[in-house]
Amino acid sequence: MARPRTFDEKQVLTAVRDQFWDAGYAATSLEDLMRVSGLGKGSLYAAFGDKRQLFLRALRSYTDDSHDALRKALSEPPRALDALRLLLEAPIDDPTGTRRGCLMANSTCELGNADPEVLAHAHRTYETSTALIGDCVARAQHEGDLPSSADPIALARALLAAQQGLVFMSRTGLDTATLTATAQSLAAQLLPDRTDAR
Amino acid sequence: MARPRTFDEKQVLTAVRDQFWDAGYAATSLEDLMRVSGLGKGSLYAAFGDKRQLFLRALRSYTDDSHDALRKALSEPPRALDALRLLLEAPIDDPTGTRRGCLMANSTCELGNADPEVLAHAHRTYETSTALIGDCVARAQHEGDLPSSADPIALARALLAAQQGLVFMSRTGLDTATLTATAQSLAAQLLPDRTDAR
DNA sequence: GGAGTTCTTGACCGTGCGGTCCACCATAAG
DNA sequence: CTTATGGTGGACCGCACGGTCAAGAACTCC
Repeated sequence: MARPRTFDEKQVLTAVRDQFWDAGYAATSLEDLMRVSGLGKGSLYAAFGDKRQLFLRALRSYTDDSHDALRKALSEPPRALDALRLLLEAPIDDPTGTRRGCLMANSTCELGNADPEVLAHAHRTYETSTALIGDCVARAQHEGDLPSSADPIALARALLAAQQGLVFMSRTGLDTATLTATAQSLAAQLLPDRTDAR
Repeated sequence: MARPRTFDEKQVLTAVRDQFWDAGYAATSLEDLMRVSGLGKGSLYAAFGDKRQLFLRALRSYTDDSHDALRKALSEPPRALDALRLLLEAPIDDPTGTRRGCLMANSTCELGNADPEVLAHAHRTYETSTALIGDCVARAQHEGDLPSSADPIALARALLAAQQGLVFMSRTGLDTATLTATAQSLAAQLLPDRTDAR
């Protein structure tokens, strides 16, 4: 019926997301977005609306992906306790290359005061993360690796806070060795040793 | 000899710092800075240089004040262990009004990738904070409230990471009760109970 | 009071921004 | 092939931004 799109929406969102991730929202210009997406302004605006809407789309796609990755990371290890340990050490590996932190966290810092929608999305995101981690904690309890007396959600929040703090310290340029040591120190104190070594 | 200044440099820096704190660097315009400082562009530029330099001045004044406050908060309680506990619960009180987080953290998130000077300053700041907290940990060990086997600096880093994480979760709009519970949970696991109740 | 010096005010400038719009193009249906 | 439809690219717009500058005001010293 009409001319089909020549771009893949997902690919564009990924490229745009990386750009926002590297430079932040305000410091990313439409020209930057055109460059990384390979699209003209018209196409960009027709497909996504204005800059802010495009940003929100990229942000949502980021948090969706992050939650998928989190689900996978938490369910893969045979023992849930190991998954939780890995959660704390994950920020150090920095799979995305340079130390750009967490896009959701960066965005909350930059726009949290000004954009209620970003704030609300951050809140929802962290609630979801808490729930996912809480499930894993419950699993670890069920496996006998964590005392079943503790509230899974409460421990999940403590772990999430610790992890966010680590991501943050990583951004300031702390060397990997110190970061690793801190992560292990936190893990040792928040996650007791296995009660039984199988 | 010449016309004296009609403004107090410290007051201007405070006003400007609050503006940057509320809106972030990029989202603060020169007009905003003129409004909150009550100065014209010329005066602002003559006194501080361009926007970025003014920002860096405000940021430095913020971290200096923060460290003074930290020093005071850590030395005031008669028992060092109580001071460390308070450190974790401090983010919840939010003395500065709305939940705008930590200016240094916000700035690192917004400009860390783009401005090496901001990053370097963040690094220095966190090293200083770590040292201050480390001293307090050592004091708590000396007072017999913490096992002297642990490395003070390592524990200080863990505490700092936990605290940053809490500040962060507070920004996302987590309710005070949950936040308090998380802080106490973290404190309980990172800081063991007093060995002797005096 | 005059001279010299610094501070202040606000008009002014060039630039790059986000956003709009339209002429052109590729495709599918008839 | 024609026509209708939606996609594309870039010219274009108004604006607000960061930054400059010059003229006047306020002060001290002689």
